[in-house]
Amino acid sequence: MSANSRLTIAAHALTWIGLYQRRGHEVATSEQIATSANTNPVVIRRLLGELRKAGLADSRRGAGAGWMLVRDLAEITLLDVYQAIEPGPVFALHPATPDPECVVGHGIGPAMSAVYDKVEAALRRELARTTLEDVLRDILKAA
Amino acid sequence: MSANSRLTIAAHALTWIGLYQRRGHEVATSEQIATSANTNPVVIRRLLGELRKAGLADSRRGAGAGWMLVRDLAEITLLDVYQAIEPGPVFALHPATPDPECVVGHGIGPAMSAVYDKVEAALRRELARTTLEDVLRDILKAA
DNA sequence: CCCTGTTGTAACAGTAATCGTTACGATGAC
DNA sequence: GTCATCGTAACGATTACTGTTACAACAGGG
Repeated sequence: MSANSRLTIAAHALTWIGLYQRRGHEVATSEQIATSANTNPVVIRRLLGELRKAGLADSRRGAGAGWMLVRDLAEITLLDVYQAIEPGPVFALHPATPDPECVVGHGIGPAMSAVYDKVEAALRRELARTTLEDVLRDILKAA
Repeated sequence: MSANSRLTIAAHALTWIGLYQRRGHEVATSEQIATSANTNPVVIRRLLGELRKAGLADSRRGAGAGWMLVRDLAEITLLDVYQAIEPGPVFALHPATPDPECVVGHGIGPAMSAVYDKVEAALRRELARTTLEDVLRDILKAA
């Protein structure tokens, strides 16, 4: 599977805005963020648009436009970001319904679903343990 | 992301073989398993081929050919199956290297990697808690 | 020795998601 | 009115998964 970097880029964008604002600027442009993340401004705008819907970021239009945080970095967990970009489930059941006449075919869906739910819960629990403030601290410590 | 059902199908195949063998048969054919999983025999053979490399299954060729388990269902965890089919990482870093001149661009890779490692570890820990015997028990209990 | 059923594997099409890119209208401070 | 930026549609390239067809390799039974 071509692993997806959406969470990485989204965290990058928010962290960048947070640091930029702490240095006294009001808003950050998608152009600036894209330069730091080495991607295209549209990719940043698309992602920040989803983060805005989730209440994590906001934007101003017109001249002097750009992006800002709604909450402080310390109050945004990676789980918040993960849920904002609504990734599909990590695992899927059968593409086509298995044979219901077969014991295994009939019962394996619910059985695997229960496991997958627990796995996703563990994944979310782990993402919730890190805030963007933690990420920024790591970044500045390494610099 | 188009979630992938490889783990589901692999677990289905192994569980099916396990139950079939307990009922007194020596080997199961990819055709039989494919019928239960409602997919194509080649899909099953491809997956079982990977599971054989990992030492979880084996096959016989020629007439009276088919697939069998190498270990008992109770000694195969979903983590074993997961690792056997070698899924790519759940999360990826930036597709293109971020700007190393930027503090955030320079430090965010290692910071996110550390988090992703912990998340994957949690995911694996959770998968390791369930054996195919557990899955089969759930299936038979629901029937 | 031939027949037969099954595995092993290559090859290809269809689907879907991500990523990058171009293009252009909408907005709002100056 | 100008201009920088957002908002968003549209397209192509890439990648992975899934299903399918095709066929050679194999090995047991007659």
